[in-house]
Amino acid sequence: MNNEQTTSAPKLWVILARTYNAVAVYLESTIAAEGLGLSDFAALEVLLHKGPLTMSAIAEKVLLANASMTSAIDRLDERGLVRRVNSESDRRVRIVELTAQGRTFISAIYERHERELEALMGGLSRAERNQLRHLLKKLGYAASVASRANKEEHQQ
Amino acid sequence: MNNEQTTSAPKLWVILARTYNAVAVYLESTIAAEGLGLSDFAALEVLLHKGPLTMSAIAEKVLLANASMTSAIDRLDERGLVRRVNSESDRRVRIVELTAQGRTFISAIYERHERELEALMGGLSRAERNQLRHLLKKLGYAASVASRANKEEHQQ
DNA sequence: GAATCTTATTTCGATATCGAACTATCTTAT
DNA sequence: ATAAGATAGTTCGATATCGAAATAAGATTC
Repeated sequence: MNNEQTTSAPKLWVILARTYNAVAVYLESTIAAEGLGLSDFAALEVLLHKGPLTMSAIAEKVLLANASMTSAIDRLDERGLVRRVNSESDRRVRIVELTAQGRTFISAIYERHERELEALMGGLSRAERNQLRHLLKKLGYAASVASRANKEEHQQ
Repeated sequence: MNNEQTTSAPKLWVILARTYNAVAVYLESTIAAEGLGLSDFAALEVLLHKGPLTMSAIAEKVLLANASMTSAIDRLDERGLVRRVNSESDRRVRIVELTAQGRTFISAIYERHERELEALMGGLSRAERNQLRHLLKKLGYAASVASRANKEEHQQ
């Protein structure tokens, strides 16, 4: 790697976008056959690993607006993969959980997904992965700070 | 940074997605006031820096399907920011170029965009940016290779 | 040089997503 | 206790995007 040259911020943003896109396109292609999009897959995945969650909690984890979450869970509900249960303690809240069928379904797909993703990143050493994680988090943190600042400035 | 722990591939993918999303949301918020989305902005930007291009060439650069590019250029055309010119040498081709108004418009916005992006990445040293670029490219390359393999496998 | 294949762009229909408005419920302050 | 405000979820209308089909023109093959 040549550490002499300088990478401009716009260039780095373009590379980030292209890389994200390349991985997303690949992952989409691997689950498209199951009739799943990346968002629906992510919702199932979070339910598998975190257990039953409220609509808002899922939406926050998978980076979707609440309105979009309603549609997503509707889709999964119609396929019998998840179920909405009314909360006992708070009647506004609907808790979403996997059905038995949904659990079997996502478990199998996720296992394969994990293997494919590990294969994809097989070229990155442990140190490289940690580096990449560290740098991405740093950048992501800066962006969310900047977003908040921008939002407050504009809405008041 | 702790290089002892291992970063799993799924975890790294989630971080990549969140970082991409955080930066995208921020950048969107900075150009939303101009009535531009990120794709339309990207199309104008590429025309500013690469000069007039065909529909397909723009679509490829900004990672949009051709069909989406038609809509995007329609929007920009209606606002008087770009113009379609029929190619002399190939009558299938329509070359898109900035109008004078479009050039003034995107020049000003891009300059600001560049400053904001540099500020956003101000926390990354030159070495860190180069590292990040290197690692992202490596990952992106692996993903596009995997995508191609997957595509060929599935379509035949 | 006619038929076939490829390429560039647009049209069309479907869909995922969003923000804003709305409803229902819970919480807080007085 | 009541009013005011906050929160959870949904509905609604708008929009960006896509893949597939359509159209038109070039390129290739025989």
